[in-house]
Order: sequence, then structure tokens, then C-alpha cells
Amino acid sequence: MARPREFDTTEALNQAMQVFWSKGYEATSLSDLIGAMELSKSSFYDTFGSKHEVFLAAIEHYKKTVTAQVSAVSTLDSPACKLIESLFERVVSRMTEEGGQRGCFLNNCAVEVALHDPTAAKLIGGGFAIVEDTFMALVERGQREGEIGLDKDPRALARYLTSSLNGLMVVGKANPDTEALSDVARTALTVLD
Amino acid sequence: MARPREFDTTEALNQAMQVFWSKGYEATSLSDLIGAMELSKSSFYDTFGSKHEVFLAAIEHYKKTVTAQVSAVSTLDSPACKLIESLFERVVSRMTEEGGQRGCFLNNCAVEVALHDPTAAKLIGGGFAIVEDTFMALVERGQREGEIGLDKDPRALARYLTSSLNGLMVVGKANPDTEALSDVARTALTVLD
DNA sequence: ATAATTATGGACTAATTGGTCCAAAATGTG
DNA sequence: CACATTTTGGACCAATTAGTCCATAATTAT
Repeated sequence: MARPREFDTTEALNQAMQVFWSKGYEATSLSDLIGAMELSKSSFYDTFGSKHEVFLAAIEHYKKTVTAQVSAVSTLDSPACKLIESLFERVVSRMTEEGGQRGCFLNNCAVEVALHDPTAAKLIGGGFAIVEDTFMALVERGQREGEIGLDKDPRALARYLTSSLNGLMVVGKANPDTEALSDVARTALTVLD
Repeated sequence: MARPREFDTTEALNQAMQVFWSKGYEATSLSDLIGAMELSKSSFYDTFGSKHEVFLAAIEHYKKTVTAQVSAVSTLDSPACKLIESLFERVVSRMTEEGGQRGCFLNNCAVEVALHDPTAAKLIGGGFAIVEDTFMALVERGQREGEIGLDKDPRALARYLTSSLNGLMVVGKANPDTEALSDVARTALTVLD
């Protein structure tokens, strides 16, 4: 039973990411991985090298999907502030809906492994940077559109928004309460006024 | 070699907490624990039951130390806003100093285990509630002192501050940069004005 | 000193961990 | 059909996992 020729490496990586995302790095076993990726142990090691390498590849894979998603959002031609708002709203509703408490993969990875895995830490930092850059572009657009005061530092604001989003997801994990998270999101966004 | 009578259960629990804090739940092995707690495997199981029970006890232990710390801060008679500010500053400097990237134990636990461990999730939620309540008391004091506008909802503000602090620690893990974290803290606190 | 209590080391599970290796089987190519 | 290339299942590995058990040893109380 050779692997069918239409085997999709990217899809396998995506499945690996899903498992790491749900269970975390340590709690994910090799059997979990080869089960989700639908390949044999031999092919796994042949193609991907090791659990750790797949993990790093999964982070990279996540970054690609995030990049695609956020760039999709920021090309919409609604006012920049509205877009930022809707991003926060989406996180709030995702964190409170059934089974949505996985949070953000980068966030999970940062907390679980960054301290002991410098290689992963670098990739994760890069992921946050993508989010930050997107926010910054939105803020600058908001300033051009006259919605955000020119006195504000776009970089600082972008860093703040990135951090806020992550905070939202952490507290949402322990207490996925719509009201509480909405309070946080609403208050966080008052900074833009 | 019976355990000396001056054996300190609380201190053992504290050591267990330190290990879980540094390594996370899954990555902490039994040998790690009995090594840090300085007791034998038999005594470990005799006294504490299981790895998981020690973990829950460690969370409780952390809550006690946090409670002690925050109540110490909030009884200082500086203006409430200054106290909140100094709390954020302390987190920023702790996250950027050598070896300070462990972050907050509750934060780490929330991200790693909350999704799959409802018992732990409840304890963690309780811990966040303590922090939140402390912030709320400070906000209300700030309002009485005339530093914080009465138009603001203390509960919402407290939730927001708790979340912000957590966000700060997550991004600090991936990128412990003083400037970036200061940007976040400074911006976050503008909400109080 | 003796008895009762308590804690210990360490042998012992049974399962699982990440990882290697190879002969066999499936596939693509001529 | 035959050859070369992949991919496979599964045996195998050494280490480690959380957890149990008990005879021995140290302590406490009498």
C-alpha cells in the first residue's frame, strides 16, 4: 500500500498543525501525528525528519494561513477602524463558541515552548510580527482616513493591539464568557478614539 | 531514613509549583517533581496522591501567593493609578530580565491545560478572578480619588486590565523586548485617562 | 527499651515514548 | 512484462512514563 501519488504534503502539515494546536506540543504523540496525517511511521520520518521538525513546519504553515487571512481582511475597503473592530469581535465570538477555545496556535506555542525552544521562539516571534505589521498598516490607514489621531504612534498602537488580542485569548481559555470578553474588547478599542 | 519531622508540605508544594511553572504540566516528569520536592516516590504518592493532584495543589498554592502579593500592593497608600502603573511596569521589567520569561503560572496553565482539564480550568479562572477583583478595587479607589472618570465601568476596566497583563506576558515570551513591551504597557494604560 | 508509627529505597509493572530499520509491496517507467 | 523507485507495515529498540508495593529503617510515644 504505497502512499497514493496524490498525497498532499501541505494537507498533512495542516493536519499536524491541527493536532499540535488542540493538544499542545508535549501532549501530542507520534501516533497522534501519523494518525492525523494519514501516513505511516516510516514515511513520517522519511518525509519530515522528526516530531520537532514537523512542529516547526506546522508553525510556519500556520503563519502562512494567518498571513493569507489578515491580508484578506485588510484589503477590504471598510474604514480601518471597523476592520480592527471586527477582528476583535471575531476573536470574542470564536473564543465563546462551542469548541472554539483552542485560541491562537501561535499564542499557545509561545506560552508552551518559547522558553525552552529558541528555534520555535523565533518563528513565533515572526508570526506575531506579521500580525503587528498588519495592525500597523491598518492604523496608518485609519490615520489617513482621519479616524485615528495623528498624535498616535502606529507602531506602539500595533504592538498594543497584538498584545490585546493575545490577552483576550488567554483569559477566554479559562473563562469563555461573552460578556467578560466583550468588556475587554470594547475597552481595549477605546484606545483608538 | 524516615522523613525528618520538620518536613514542610507547603515548601514541597512550592517547589512543585516552580517546576510546573518552568516546564509546564506535560513536560514535568515524576522524577522532576520528587527531585525538586526532595521526597521519595513512595512519600510522594502517599502524601499527594498523583501528579495531577499535585498540579492542582500547585495552582492553589500559586493563588495564595498571588493573593498575598496583590493585597500587599493594593494596601499601599499611593494613588490607585500609580499602583496599577507600577504593576504593569513590574511585569514589563520581569519579562525582559534574564530568566524572567516564565511569565505567569496561571497564564501558562490556562493556555496549556484549560481546554482539556476542566478541574484545573476552574481553579485558574478563580485565580484570574482574584486579580480582576483587585484591579476593580483599585479602579474604584481611583474613581474616589478623582483620578479615574466616574463614567467608566470598574468591572469592565478590571477585566480589561487583567487581560492586558496576560497579553503582555504572552508577547513577551516570544519577544522579550523592553521597548516593545513598554509600548504595549504605556498604550494600555491610556485607557485610564 | 520496647512498641507503634511513619517514611523510605528500590524492585517491579505495564504502557508509551520517539525513533530506526528492512524486507515486502505497490507504483511509475521503459 | 520487467525494471527502478517509492512507500509501506511492522518488528524492534532503549529509554522513560506514571504508578504500586513491601520489607526495611528511622522516628515517636510509652
